[in-house]
Amino acid sequence: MDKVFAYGAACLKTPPKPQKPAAKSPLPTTGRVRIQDVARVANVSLSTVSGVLNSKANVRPETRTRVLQVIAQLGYAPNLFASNLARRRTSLIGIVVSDLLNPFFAEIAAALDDEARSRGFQTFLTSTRFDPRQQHEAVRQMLALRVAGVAMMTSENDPEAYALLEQSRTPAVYLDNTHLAPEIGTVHVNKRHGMFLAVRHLLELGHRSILLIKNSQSAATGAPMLSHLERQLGFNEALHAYDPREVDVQIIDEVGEPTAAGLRAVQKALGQFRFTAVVCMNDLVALGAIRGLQAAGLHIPNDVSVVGFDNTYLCEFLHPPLTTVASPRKELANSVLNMLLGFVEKEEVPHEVSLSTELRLRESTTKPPARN
Amino acid sequence: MDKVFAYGAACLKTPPKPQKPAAKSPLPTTGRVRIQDVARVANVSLSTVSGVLNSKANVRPETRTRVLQVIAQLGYAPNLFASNLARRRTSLIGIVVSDLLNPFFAEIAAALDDEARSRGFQTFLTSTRFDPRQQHEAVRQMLALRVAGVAMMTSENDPEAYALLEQSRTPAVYLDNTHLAPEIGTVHVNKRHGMFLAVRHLLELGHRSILLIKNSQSAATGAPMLSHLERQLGFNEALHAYDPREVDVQIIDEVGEPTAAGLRAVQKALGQFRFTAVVCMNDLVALGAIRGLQAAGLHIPNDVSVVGFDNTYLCEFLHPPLTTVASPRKELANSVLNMLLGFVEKEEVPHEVSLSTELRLRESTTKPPARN
DNA sequence: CTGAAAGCGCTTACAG
DNA sequence: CTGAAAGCGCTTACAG
Repeated sequence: MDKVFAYGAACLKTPPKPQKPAAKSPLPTTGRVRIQDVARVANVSLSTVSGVLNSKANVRPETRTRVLQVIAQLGYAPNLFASNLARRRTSLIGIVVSDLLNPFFAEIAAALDDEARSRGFQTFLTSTRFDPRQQHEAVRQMLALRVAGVAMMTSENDPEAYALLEQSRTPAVYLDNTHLAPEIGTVHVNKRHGMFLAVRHLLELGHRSILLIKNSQSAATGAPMLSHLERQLGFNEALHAYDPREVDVQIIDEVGEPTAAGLRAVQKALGQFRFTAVVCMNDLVALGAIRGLQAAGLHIPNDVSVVGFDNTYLCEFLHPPLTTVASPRKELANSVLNMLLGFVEKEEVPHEVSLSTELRLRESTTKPPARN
Repeated sequence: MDKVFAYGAACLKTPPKPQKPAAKSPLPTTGRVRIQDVARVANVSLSTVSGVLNSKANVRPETRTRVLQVIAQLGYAPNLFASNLARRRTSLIGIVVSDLLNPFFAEIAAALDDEARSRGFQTFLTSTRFDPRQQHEAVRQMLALRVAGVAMMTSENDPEAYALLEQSRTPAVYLDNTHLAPEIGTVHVNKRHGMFLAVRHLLELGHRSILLIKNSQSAATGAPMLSHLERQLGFNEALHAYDPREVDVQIIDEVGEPTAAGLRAVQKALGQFRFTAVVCMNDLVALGAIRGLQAAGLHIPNDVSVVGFDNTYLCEFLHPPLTTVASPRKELANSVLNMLLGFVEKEEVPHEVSLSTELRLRESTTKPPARN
């Protein structure tokens, strides 16, 4: 299969002459070599070339070799548009993420890309920047490309995009979605529990004044993102064990670019209330928060403990290394692709998979400073 | 154009019946609605529908409106494979970067994506992970998709990939490449000068023991990356003004993932030699280096000054904020697309553009500590 | 302003 | 094991 696409540096012995004399061809042809040229030079029929191209078993080895040689000689590359059109299906997997600049999404995209390629699919990556309209747009584009399936790895969620996928019966796997359809499934990362663990950890350390920094994306769209809701639930859950009068929780929601948001949130909070621990919606927010705290002369973790979320590659390189909630990236990519390809191949696969999270302790959390 | 693709929630009044009776159609058709269905329901011809789809001027407004309605009603999305095949060209721009996890590349990809979309092109993003073979593979895929052009934003450089592009006469723009062809250009970021500025800055501060941390990607491929060479040149150039006996330069080249490489390099260096300043090949390497220094109990910048390269979004959030060399991301994306689309539209555009860099001073550099 | 027809470059039954 | 033919779903001269 590999050899098939090889382009030879070798020169054309018989240059493929334009098949149709200009007389009957008003439009310029692509000028690229076609399967027909290969067939002619190799002295076989179209279907034979197609056969070797698609590794059908029914081509004589010697013929096969000859065809392969000609392909290399002419530098032939099959036109995917023509072949996909004729096949009535593609081997494209669309990947849509919310934000390529966030390592969390970049890592997921990279892992999915790897997985998909290793299974013989090509991928098509798009980012929405948390904008539901862009998600909608992305799905439109993918449907127009007739992708075999789409991995919708976003935290925002556009109902119209969903409707498009459902209506066209395009296999899709969402990250944390509650709606399911015959060809639409979801991989769920238990963020609730992760957040629960993080907050319980802080409470057990003795923290009683906690700042929660959220990072909603644009005030525009109505419903808060599911993943945020979940984290909020986990947060609340951890508090249940305590007398509400005993622990003081402040919440700041900063819209926009996550690092900048984390920084702003801390700056606001420092002027307004006391806190000994900061819980951030994701690692990037934590990065900004840490910067804000350190710029204000505070020491982490001695003055303030900080926890992030996602366990991106940044965490272990921060100063101090960041305690965070780890979601299983590899496993996630794997589950998503299994499910997606299951739908594509019309196998029986579960429409819902749940993955657990865990708390990764590093050096950004410790006991609160002694009150004075 | 936007309205054209709108999928209606509205139900089909006249469901599009399969056009061909099963008798003559051995293969299952896609089951999706085709332009023909739209034409039939709207009571116009194919070319009329095609006309409104492609905003040709020659359709009566009322007809246009009716067709648009039907399109929405049926949830019709044109098959890009068919249309691209018929058109003999695509409006796809391939973007290939070395590493999506590196914010430098992620930012370039995002900027290019924005630009391309705003000019009516779709994009196709792939990452090579610095592997020339993957670059080759990426180009193959893009050629098979008959992309209009490719933005080759990589630091590695595969000659075969280049040959493929040249041979197929596919417009391409490289990041820092020395080879040019009729449809292949390059946008050059003056890294040499940037590095020169950074090192001169350190020398002027009084540093005389400098550690340079490189991050070659895999020992495998022969020639060092051009961008590394350039930086090395700038580094040397800054030293010219000084007596070689006066300044002590150590170079460590760590292969692999950049942050981890930076960390390892520092760990090795700390055991072996004295240095008061560290110059890193990129910001991610600097992130790792800073971590290594801080973990060893050193204070930045009082004990050691650190400079990065690229001015990624991380820089201002590190502790301390990182002095780095800024390359103009927006401008770069803009230049690349101008040149690329120039090639695509067969306009007269320069094949080479040079962009300057500048030193962005932050808090990670200061005078060396007093000797004792 | 609209319709019928050819063609883009493949794949895939089907008949040899 | 191979060849001729139809068809995928569009676009685009061309003739009305």
